[in-house]
Amino acid sequence: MAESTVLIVDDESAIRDMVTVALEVAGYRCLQAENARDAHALIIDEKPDLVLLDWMMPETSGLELLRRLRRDELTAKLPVIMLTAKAEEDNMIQGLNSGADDYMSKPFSPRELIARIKSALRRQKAVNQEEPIQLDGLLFDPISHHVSIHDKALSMGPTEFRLLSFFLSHQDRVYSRDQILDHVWGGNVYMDERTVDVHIRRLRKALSIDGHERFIQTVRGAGYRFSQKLVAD
Amino acid sequence: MAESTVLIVDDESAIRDMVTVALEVAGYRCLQAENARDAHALIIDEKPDLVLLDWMMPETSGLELLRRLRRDELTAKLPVIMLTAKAEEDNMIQGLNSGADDYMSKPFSPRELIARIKSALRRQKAVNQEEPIQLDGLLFDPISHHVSIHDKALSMGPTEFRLLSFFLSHQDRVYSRDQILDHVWGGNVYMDERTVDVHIRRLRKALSIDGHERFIQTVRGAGYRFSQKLVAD
DNA sequence: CGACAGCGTGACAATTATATGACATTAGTG
DNA sequence: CACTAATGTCATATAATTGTCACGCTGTCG
Repeated sequence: MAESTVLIVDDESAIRDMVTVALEVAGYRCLQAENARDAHALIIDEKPDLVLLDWMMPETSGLELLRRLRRDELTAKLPVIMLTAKAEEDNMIQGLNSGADDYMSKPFSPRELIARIKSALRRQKAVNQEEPIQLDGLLFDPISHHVSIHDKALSMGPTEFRLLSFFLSHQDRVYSRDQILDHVWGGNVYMDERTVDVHIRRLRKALSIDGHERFIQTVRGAGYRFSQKLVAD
Repeated sequence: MAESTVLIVDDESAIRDMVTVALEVAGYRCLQAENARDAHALIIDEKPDLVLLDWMMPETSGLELLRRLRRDELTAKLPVIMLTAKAEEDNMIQGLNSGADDYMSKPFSPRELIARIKSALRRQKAVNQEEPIQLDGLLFDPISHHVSIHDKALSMGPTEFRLLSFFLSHQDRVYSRDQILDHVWGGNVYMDERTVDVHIRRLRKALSIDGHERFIQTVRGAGYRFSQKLVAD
């Protein structure tokens, strides 16, 4: 499982560092920003999985940044946890109404912070979950993690499952091994492109019915394509 | 939509009355209790939808009552919001660890209180299970706490019982260890995910007939799934 | 027709995930 | 207070998965 990246936005470096240490121990990658402008740039650039956002900051406030994020389609669903001092608790309502996913009052315990981050990330994942997909005898259910062809259950490893999931939502289009690595293995992985071949092979095998394979076509020199149609190319 | 009932537990009548007024204005039905014993009785008797629980009370403390509620399957899922004085804030962590859904520091604004109650009730919206469940030889009675397979009574601990209860109302769906922790151990719990494995094991054992296990499938890299069907995965 | 690059295939060892049994601690019970 | 059951964590055992490789096949192009 790829580690998640968390962006910490706070004008006090002591807070940033404290949180960074706690999160890194817990296995998260951390980014820091000390104002809303830097934060926004980092969000666009580094695409963190979650943002910890301080309420009170010089210049643009955390609330204002939150509103901007929510207005932009690309960042509308980015999980944001607001950090507030005790005295500002009244404002939390406003924060939650503006689209924060959660909030925490300072001071907070690292354990609680981790728990909330986990929880927020998980909810986010759930949002991206899809409906069962059915095509040409193939049934793919991301909820139950069930894959079957003509009611016959198929068995495959987690990577093949993700690969199939990717293909199903990107049909009829050729993807290079690089692109597939990016999408299925997530982010910047240093890995042999040929590994994709092997997993394609495994997926093909898993999807095959009595030795007859379908769905995945090789496009020589370019990559692979998933297609319902039996294309003679 | 039927109005929700909120039980307010606090030894100071001034607080109880203030909160009662605020909640009734907002359209909630209110019950009051001035100590843990009365509160417990009211919870059993009136089955409120949510409890506002003061931390510091004479005799049994709010925390102790909370723990008792969480231990009993019947009240394990009842939303509880802890009320604490500012000076006790350190204890909140402990409160959250014991299964409170949220907490509020006195003095609090009615607005915020309403918002949190709404939020907690919304989260709760899930299951309120009363009917016995029967499937494929397995009989699960949430009222008598009886579980049997083909009329043969099974024995399991409270945690396994809750786990089974959760699975029965969430069949054919994969849940991560984290999610299972949240649902079965109650919200804000910080515990080793592997504990789930152990309890899965215990439940499997309890549900097994002459060494043959069913119902619970492992989904590698994802979590566990409860399914009536015997799926070759 | 070579020669070569791209791809398929099976095997394999390292890695990772899960299962299991044991144990110390704590909660429940009378 | 003593006793029993239940719980959570570990250490270890087992199993599945993963990435890489070597080798063989196939189409391509001069």
